[in-house]
Amino acid sequence: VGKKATYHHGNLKEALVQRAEQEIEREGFENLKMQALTEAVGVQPSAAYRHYRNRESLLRSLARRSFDRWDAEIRALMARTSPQHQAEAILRFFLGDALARPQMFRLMFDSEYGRDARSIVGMVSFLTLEQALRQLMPEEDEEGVRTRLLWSWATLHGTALLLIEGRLQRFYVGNMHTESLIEDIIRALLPGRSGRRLAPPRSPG
Amino acid sequence: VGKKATYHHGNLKEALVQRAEQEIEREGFENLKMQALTEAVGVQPSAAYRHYRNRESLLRSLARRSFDRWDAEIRALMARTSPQHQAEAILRFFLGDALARPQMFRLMFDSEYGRDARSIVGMVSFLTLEQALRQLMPEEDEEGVRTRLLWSWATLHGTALLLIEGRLQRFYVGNMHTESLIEDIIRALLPGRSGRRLAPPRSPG
DNA sequence: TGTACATCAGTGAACGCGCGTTCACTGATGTAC
DNA sequence: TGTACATCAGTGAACGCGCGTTCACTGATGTAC
Repeated sequence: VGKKATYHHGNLKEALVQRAEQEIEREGFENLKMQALTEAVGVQPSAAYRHYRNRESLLRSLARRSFDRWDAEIRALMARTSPQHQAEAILRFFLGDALARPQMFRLMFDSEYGRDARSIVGMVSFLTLEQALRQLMPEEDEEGVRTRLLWSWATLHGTALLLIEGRLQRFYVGNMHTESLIEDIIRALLPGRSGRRLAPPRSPG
Repeated sequence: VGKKATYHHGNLKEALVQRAEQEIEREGFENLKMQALTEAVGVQPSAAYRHYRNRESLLRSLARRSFDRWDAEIRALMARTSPQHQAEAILRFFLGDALARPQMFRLMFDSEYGRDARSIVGMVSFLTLEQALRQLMPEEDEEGVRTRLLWSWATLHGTALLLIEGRLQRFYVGNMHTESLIEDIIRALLPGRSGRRLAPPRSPG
């Protein structure tokens, strides 16, 4: 808390990143302001440009960081999940993470800034999900699996965005709530097993 | 073509709307510039403000217009479609229209400017789809139908956005193409009938 | 049928502000000897 | 172990530009009599 302990900030770069993540989660990446960010970190606006060429490169860097973490989490998840449950685990993780860090999700999956990292790191998880789906539909050919993958991805994408913006919640009836909806959607996306009923009995009895 | 036939433009308001729709479809609504728009229409920037309070109200108005047309088309579609095929017709229309006017779709369904019209006009089509789905799952209770509706909506939303941004196309393998993917997704969304196979034989033989 | 006058839809020019970014600078840190 | 000097990470101040928007104006249109 010692204001200005040193003239040099020490690790301004990391401080900027940390703070930016906070700001983004509060205001959305569109509203990240360089001047507000640097001020929040206790430094002149110009100081940021010692570490990032410009605002865009900061945002790209944040997206990449986030994708790296995301990738690591999925790897860890796969490592501790049996092959038959991997697809389900990824689907659940995807939506859970999107709701836990909604604005980061948007930066990663719904913005230009996320594009580069998405097409590299994101691709890996994409194919991981494909492997996992293939386990569940062993008789399907490549095209069938890939189609299922794209369908699943699109469904997750749409569900996450609509939930993040609160555009589904207003339509809940009865006992519906976000968690039950997510469960139902995941069940609908998983091949085989549970049949095609959309909403099987949720609890014993 | 007679440049400046009259001092008064005549129907500038309509001209602005028309041109704005073009611009938006070319550049996206984020990039609609008042100055570029008025210049394209052959008028001073200030002239636009005789008809719209500001840029935002112009965009809102465009979204509303678009929703009205959309609503009319769905009504017409329902009128000429038998109840058992209405759900399928809506799903197909939704994706077809999204791909035909992608930037308008984004304005309507993926922007703040569309919100008002969406929650009024959009709501109607939403419930129309619910009715249509209900036809296909007569044994399902209200909650089950509603869940299915939300799931379908989210899937359409995600599919449309990803296709618009070209983020699915790069993953096509074999004979996959956008139309076949759409068909497969629609089939997956429709309750009953075709079983849960994702990709049934597409043509006889 | 023509004239006076209100009203309305444009013009022309410029403002203004939000914000990213630049630039010359200075205080701190590290390294050669 | 201490001094000279290069380097680096910040400061302070201001620029600049893109664009929405305003404001005083003027030419055209319609209506009363």
